[in-house]
Amino acid sequence: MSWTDERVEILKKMWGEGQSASQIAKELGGVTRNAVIGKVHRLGLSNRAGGGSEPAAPAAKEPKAAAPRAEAEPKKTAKPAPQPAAAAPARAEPASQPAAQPATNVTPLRKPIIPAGQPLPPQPSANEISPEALAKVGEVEKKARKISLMELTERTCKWPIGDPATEDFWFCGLPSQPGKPYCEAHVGVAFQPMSSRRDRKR
DNA sequence: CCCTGATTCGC
DNA sequence: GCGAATCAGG
Repeated sequence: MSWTDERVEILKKMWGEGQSASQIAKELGGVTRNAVIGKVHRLGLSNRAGGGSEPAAPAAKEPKAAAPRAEAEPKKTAKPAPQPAAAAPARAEPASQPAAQPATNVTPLRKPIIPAGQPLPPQPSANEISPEALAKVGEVEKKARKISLMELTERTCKWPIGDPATEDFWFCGLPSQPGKPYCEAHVGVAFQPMSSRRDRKR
């Protein structure tokens, strides 16, 4: 892969948004985060300097490892947020239905959360979760790392626990299953086989 | 351990 | 110019 205009543009955009190099790399594909960082530096936007005015560096008389860069730069770990990949099936009791897809609404809605015209078709009946799975989840939540949104990565379980509208909200944070957004226990309740219901009626 | 960006240096 | 290896942190 080469740095085409398009790719560079994406790079700039994402970097500008505060995305991490690794994320950008994944987005672009075909490159590693090192490549991204290297490019970022070559483009001269290593540091997200707002103003362009870049005072010339003072002539350092250090023949060796001088400090051409502003080192005393207080690293700004500016990270807006990973990706709202997970939202919050609001819940308080150790027993509820997370639905197969945690929507993307961390919106601190008021009270009357009326799923007005929210299209929720792909959601047969997220109910009927095996008691075992639920019990498992109950235990897991005690062991949860209770990580914050900021700490979510692609390898941490993104299962939301608690009420997003209060302080009692965190994410499971246990190691997630490869390719899955949740840890084993939560994958268990999140992805139902779609036939846990012995539909005798009808 | 996971992750972050920064720098170096052979290609 | 490129990016893997390495470094230096959190």
